[in-house]
Amino acid sequence: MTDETLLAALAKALAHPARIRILRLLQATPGCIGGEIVGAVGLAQSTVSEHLRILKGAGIIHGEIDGPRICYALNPAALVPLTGFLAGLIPTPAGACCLPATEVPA
Amino acid sequence: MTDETLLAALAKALAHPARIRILRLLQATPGCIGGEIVGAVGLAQSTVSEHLRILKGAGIIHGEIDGPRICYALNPAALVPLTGFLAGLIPTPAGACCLPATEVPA
DNA sequence: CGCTTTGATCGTAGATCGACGATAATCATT
DNA sequence: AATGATTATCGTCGATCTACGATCAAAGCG
Repeated sequence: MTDETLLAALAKALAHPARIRILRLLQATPGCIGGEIVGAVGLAQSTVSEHLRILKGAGIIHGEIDGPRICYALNPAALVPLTGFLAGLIPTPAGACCLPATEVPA
Repeated sequence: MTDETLLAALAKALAHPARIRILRLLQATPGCIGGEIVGAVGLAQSTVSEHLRILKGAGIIHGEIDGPRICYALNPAALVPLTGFLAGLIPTPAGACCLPATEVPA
């Protein structure tokens, strides 16, 4: 897997509104969530499971078995290469260090 | 276009190794380049033109007509929403401000 | 052991993507 | 006007994506 292929694979995993929404849900939820994701994105259970599989395959999320349900959580470290690549493309505006984030973690 | 759709569209525009490569080429090239991109990515001219069209459609690059050729250049501002979203997902490691970039612009 | 709940997997259908060759369009030059 | 160079567009093919219902697998409970 070349570097460009890795970055493209990460981007592809993000390249769907439902997956963006899922990531936002996971970010906004303190603990772990399972089936609530299905109701929140408004798609069929099998479709949501597929989106979760794609995110899992890219390493962006991971799920642990927690009794009968599964505990999904973000794995932000997987996104570091892509974020770094993008940050490298954007010239920081004269002395500024951080990019303007659309949402700041609490 | 919802916010999630915008982020997904930006990610989709990046979701191909050839397009990552093209962005790196544009970043590494001081001025404008046109047909050299075709040789650099190793795909057919029509295929490269299609990738350029996708990047243009997402607003990530723009091309100006410069005589018989076209001058392509990065438009990093278009990537700010996606970069901000990703930066918001990654918890900055205790006081650190900047993310570790995979490549730093010269 | 049966039953329920939860999530993954299968099979399918339509849409989109990615690549190419061929062709058209645009501009500078002759 | 004709030519050559450069880029865009068209048509097509195979591959992949997305979504769904149906079904299967695993874990807890009575």
